[in-house]
Amino acid sequence: MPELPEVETVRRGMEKFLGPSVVAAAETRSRGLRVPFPRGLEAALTGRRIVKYARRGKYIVLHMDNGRAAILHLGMSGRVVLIPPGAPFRPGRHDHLVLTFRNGARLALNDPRRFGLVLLAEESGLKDHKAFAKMGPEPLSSAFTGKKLRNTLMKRTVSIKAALMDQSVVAGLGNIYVCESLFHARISPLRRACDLGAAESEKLAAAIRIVLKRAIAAGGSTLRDYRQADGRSGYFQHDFAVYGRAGLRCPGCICGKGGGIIRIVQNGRSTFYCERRQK
DNA sequence: CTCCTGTCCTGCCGGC
DNA sequence: TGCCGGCAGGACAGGA
Repeated sequence: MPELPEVETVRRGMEKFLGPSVVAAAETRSRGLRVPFPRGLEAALTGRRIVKYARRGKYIVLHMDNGRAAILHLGMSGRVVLIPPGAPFRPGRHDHLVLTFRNGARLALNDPRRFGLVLLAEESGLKDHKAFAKMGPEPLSSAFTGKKLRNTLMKRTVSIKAALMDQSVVAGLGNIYVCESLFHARISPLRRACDLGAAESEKLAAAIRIVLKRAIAAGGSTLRDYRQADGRSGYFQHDFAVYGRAGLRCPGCICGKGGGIIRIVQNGRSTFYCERRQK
């Protein structure tokens, strides 16, 4: 579900809403998500002040005041719901983890499909943590350049679509933003990654950055039930050029009769693109 | 190594 | 109505 822009939006929402709050109580309400919750999760969180709300790829990293960190991944259907102090709250079936803060605010981690993840780690070992060890560069950092991207893609014979979905190539992209970035770079999702030239790689890296920045500015994309942590919808879905738009025209369409955006399946996932504008 | 398939889980939508 | 198949924003393990 949530890709980098949605995760970043949730991270910002948590930071703004909670700030440096202390966890008064932590309650797990199921065995866990994709994997069981870590042993002692509730005890590890209780009494801890959250001193930093970070993000790496699609993971949210909550740094605690004792040098440990709680790592959250929202999977396909995960949501973070923030409940103001004093507001009524009855946990629902899919609220798997509920934190209550000293001021009475609450945080519920809701995940119907349970593809999400909650981990504990030592802050000092985060870089080498299995979630991050092989993760590629942050696309909005200076470490992500066209040159760097090309060096990685050169070793890949899979489609550029599949390569960009791989978190070890670049962190944080998923199905939506890969499709959108490829459209903005005018590159066909069917091209082999290793066949992209230097100029195309530069163009693609720039497209990725622009698409992600615009999506973050719009508060992410709301499909089905994704919400920002404060409950508002994102609105980048209205700016999709190709994603979910099979049969429609892409922005600035140059096709005559026929043409339009098509949907194909690559590696078991939908890809949306324009055959005419993406080569 | 890289690549591909199957799998985890629930909800929703469209067709009959 | 109700039932069923297909699809969904992700990421792993396991085998080729």
